[in-house]
Amino acid sequence: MARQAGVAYGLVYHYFRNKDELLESVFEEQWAILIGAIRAIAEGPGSAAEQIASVICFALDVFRTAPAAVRVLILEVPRTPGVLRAGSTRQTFETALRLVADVVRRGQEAGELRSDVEPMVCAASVLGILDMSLTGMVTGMLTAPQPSEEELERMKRQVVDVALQAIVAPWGRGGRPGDGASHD
Amino acid sequence: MARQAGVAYGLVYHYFRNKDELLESVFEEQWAILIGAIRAIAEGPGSAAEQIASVICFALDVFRTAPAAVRVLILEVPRTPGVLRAGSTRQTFETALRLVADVVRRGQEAGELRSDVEPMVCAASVLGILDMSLTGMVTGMLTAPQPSEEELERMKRQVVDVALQAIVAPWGRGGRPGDGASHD
Amino acid sequence: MARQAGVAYGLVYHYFRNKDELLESVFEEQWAILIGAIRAIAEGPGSAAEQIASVICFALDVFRTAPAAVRVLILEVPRTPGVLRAGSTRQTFETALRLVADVVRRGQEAGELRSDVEPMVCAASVLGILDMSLTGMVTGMLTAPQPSEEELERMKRQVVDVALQAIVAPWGRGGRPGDGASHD
Amino acid sequence: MARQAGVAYGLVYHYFRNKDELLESVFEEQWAILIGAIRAIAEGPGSAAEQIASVICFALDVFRTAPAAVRVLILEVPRTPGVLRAGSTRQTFETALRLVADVVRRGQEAGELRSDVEPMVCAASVLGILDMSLTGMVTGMLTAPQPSEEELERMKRQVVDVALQAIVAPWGRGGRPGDGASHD
DNA sequence: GATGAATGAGAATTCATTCAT
DNA sequence: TATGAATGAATTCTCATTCAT
Repeated sequence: MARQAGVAYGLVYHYFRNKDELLESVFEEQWAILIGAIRAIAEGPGSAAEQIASVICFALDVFRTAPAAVRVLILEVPRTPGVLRAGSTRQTFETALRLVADVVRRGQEAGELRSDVEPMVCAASVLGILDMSLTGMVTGMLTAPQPSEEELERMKRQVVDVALQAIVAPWGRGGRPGDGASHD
Repeated sequence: MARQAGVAYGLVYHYFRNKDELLESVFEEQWAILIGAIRAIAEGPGSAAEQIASVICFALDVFRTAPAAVRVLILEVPRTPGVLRAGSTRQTFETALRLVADVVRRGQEAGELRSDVEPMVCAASVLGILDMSLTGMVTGMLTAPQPSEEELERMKRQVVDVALQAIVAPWGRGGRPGDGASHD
Repeated sequence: MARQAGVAYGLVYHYFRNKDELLESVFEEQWAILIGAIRAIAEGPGSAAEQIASVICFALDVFRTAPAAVRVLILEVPRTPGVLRAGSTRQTFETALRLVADVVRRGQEAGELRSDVEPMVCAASVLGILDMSLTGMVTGMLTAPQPSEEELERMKRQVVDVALQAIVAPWGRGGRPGDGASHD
Repeated sequence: MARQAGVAYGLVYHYFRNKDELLESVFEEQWAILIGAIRAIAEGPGSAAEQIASVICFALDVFRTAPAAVRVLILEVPRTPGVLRAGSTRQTFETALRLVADVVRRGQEAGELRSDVEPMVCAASVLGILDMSLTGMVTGMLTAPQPSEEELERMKRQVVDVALQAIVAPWGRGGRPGDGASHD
């Protein structure tokens, strides 16, 4: 069970009603970090594109800092029966999605991001790119399982470039798409 | 158990060594469809962008045809312990990824797709967008759980647009990114 | 199941009501051979010791002729749940035991075999020696798994010698125990 | 299942990987007692014949003390698929056989036991007599299912007498076979 | 709080038996 | 007769949860 955490099985039940609650808690705790980051970034300065870039960089930085945690989050938790389907986990995920969608919406209103695609679809795309990139890194398909510093930076640049180009207005403030943000 | 399939419990063990093998088989069978489609599309006519667009349309069409199967594929199977981590399932997924990456590579060599991002990252992005879009549809976050014909067409257009713009060369053959492909 | 016999599973149920009946049938068929042999030998000529020797030789000869059948009989059938405990199988075994005991009893009355041990105990001892010797041969602990002709003859001589000496009268008709029977 | 032991089903799997391992463990634990006794007796004082007699008496005494355990050991465990064929169970049995054979060998070297039969065959005979006698007792063919004290003593004397006479030198140190040991 | 042996409901698996062909 | 896919009761095994220490 949670043997890998080095805790006694029974102790878990001091802190959580049951296993689902533990998993949900872990899931949410981790996502809370991401959500907190998104919120902070969204409320901070910078264009929408810059904010999106920051969110992606933040997530990849977490992978650099705590690859094991991300591995669990990407490969284990969402693949536990029932986690995505119901309960607060889904709520949590939807929250993150809507926060990103809000950033997108503002970017669209500013003419910075493309308006021919709904904010929620843009947000899902950004998070999809992020999720699959992390999956690829975690499984060693995109990088070494324990990527070097440079490898991670290279990934960051590419993922940000792809995600931003996906959603910027085809003609930016007089520039070409992809020019908009100087990220990190 | 496999009761919901209307078969006798024991019958499963005529065909599969154990439950994991059954799940893997289901997973692979479904992916085989996608992989077959990608292969056929990749070997067919059209530019890389058009081919990518076709792959996305194919996947979303499958959702229109067999939403339950996609729901299982997206929500259940990959979330079964061990499925993504080891075994042929991962192999299967990697195959799909590499096939898309090959299409991307050709698009890059033709100057059609951006070359500043590795083919595998582009492929992961495309599949990430596709996966998250389907997740959003399946969970009802992006569309109604049983979306109408038009809703699906609208999604198809948006997902294709986003995915293509993510990977096309910022300056196409004299066109703006996103113009390149007239999809479906 | 009875796959190893090269028959279709279902066909078994043309011939036997159920599996227990099949097993019992196999067991009894084999034992019927032994019982038939014991009967024939017991009704034939020779002293009790000679008859016992003949029974042992017969059993070991069967092993020479059909080692696989003996292997099944020794290792498989009696080790099937319920076989020895109840049913006709036990009856069958008891029959063999009593037949040997009858031979012993006659030998005792003739003064040829020791009378200080009950016929049934003598019979159990003889069959115990026989069974364990076959077990030792079948498992390769006493002989090679596929013993040569001479190895088998050597075993026959030893097993007969031991079994006879176990039950002969310590002072035979003027001879030493173990001299009494010229076996085979 | 192991319901009859009064334990929770699952608890078994704290201690054993699976049911076979449990059965093997039970089997070995019981045999360990016999093997321990054989070892102790073999290293103790007395002639080979006396030691063999002691082993037999020990086994029959165990039946007096714990008839249920012996019943299981004789009727159930060895009749479980796979127990005698492979694994450590066979090893365990062979160990007992070899220990007895060692005692026999010493007896042969001392001129006390017959030398015309290999020690392993003698050992198999002794254990065969013992096993079949216990089988006969357990099944009620040789004694009452719950034999009285005297009945058991009578059996002990007879089984020891038969087993010893089977293997002593036909002419002892100037005595008749069967005189050699004054057992228990 | 902390621990891990104990519990047993439920899931996974086996296997004797049936049945359509 | 012969076959082996189909059935599901019985058995084996897992794992979330409890509880005595």
